[in-house]
Amino acid sequence: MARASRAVADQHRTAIEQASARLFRQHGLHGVSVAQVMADAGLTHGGFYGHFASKDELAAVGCALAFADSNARWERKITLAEGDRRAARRSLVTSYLSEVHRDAPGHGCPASALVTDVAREPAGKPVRQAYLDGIKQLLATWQATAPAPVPVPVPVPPADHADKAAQQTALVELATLVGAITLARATAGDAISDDILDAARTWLLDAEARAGVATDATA
Amino acid sequence: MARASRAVADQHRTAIEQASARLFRQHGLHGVSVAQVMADAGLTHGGFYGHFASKDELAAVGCALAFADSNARWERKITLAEGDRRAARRSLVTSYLSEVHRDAPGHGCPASALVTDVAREPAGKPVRQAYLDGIKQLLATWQATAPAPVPVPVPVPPADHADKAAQQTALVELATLVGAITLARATAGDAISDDILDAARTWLLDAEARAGVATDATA
DNA sequence: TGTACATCAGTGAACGCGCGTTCACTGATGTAC
DNA sequence: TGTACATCAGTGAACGCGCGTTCACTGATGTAC
Repeated sequence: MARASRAVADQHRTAIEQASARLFRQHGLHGVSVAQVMADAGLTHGGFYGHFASKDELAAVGCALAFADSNARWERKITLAEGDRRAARRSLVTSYLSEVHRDAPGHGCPASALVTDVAREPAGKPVRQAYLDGIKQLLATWQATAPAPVPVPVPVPPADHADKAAQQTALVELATLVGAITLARATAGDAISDDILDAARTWLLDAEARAGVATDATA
Repeated sequence: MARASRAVADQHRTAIEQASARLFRQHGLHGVSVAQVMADAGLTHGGFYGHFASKDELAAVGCALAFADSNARWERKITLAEGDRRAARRSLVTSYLSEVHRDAPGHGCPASALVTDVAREPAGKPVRQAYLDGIKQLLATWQATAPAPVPVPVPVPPADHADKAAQQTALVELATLVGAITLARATAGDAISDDILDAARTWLLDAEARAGVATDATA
């Protein structure tokens, strides 16, 4: 292959991005080489720098793509629930904390797959911003499944307090999702791996009932 | 240095183990080289294979040491609380979900620092067993801070159900701890990093009160 | 206790290998006429 | 529409470098007498 047409070159770039999004999640940002990504996209390594300035840039692009895919999958599940927030949560949580997701990090949530890799990247690296944007995107999507705010005759607590509480709950729930799936992966092969997924699933799906109890108790 | 005495050689081995426990947590299992660990211990790289059969073996030893240290720190905090489980929890949770812990993974909890590294290691690697043992050790220690079981006149639910529920709660709490600190590290530099720590801290420290409410509501 | 010598902890050069990145080259693509 | 040619996407060898591991060597340690 000597020169590809612009259309084909665009396809190649997309293939590189998709390969990187999968391989980085599977093996980590430093567990896969430029040559491996290029080979996975059906190309040789030399052409890489015609598409990207550096491996660091690809890390950011691949991370962003992984988050975009993951977020789109979440939104599709929410749409399928047709406005039923509890059903949407059930759908998201059961697939997130499934053995399938545990055993296929390359096709799963980048928030979990890349969390310690990104944590170790120095402040200036572009992948950090991509990860941060992705987390905020996922959080916003997740909050759409939060239990509907109980209509209160007198606005107590005020709206901004309620917003803050909802945001805090969403942060804890995301931390639980990420902690559970990563711990389940690290302990895969032992019974505790399934126990972790079970426990987190149960807790997250009882959240609405729990919130109801708490609301009743404090009302 | 030509030949070290047995006592000095033992000191060297300990220095290598401690250096690896710190550096692996800080930079990841594949983010630090044998030569770097040896240099950190004040030695040259060639002598490494007199102490360990391979880098994989060192990973397991360093991981086990990190868990032992972390667990000892937890137990010390629990002892300091003098039987007050709530105080013990407060002490553990506030230090675990602190900015200090977030910014010093090399001196922190290996369950968080190594979670995705271990997840990517193939089944046979010795570090996986070390991690698994460490997690179980930490879980057991953590459960010692769980709210005291409410004395019930009639034993309902039966003891094994109560045990299972307590175990499930501990698993969810550990997942939240690990998810929160790793996400906080990956998003450090943005306000959301502190928000994650705050939210998880609040949730975990309100757990006893929450459990009380739930018990009242379901009793 | 003193001496002779085998042991072995640590050194540093070297092994083959893969890394990220560069670059001279190829030849189909895209364009100017 | 056809032709001449500049452009540039992709190739594959090569760059310097660091990796995990090996090994001949050094010389103080530890031991047998």
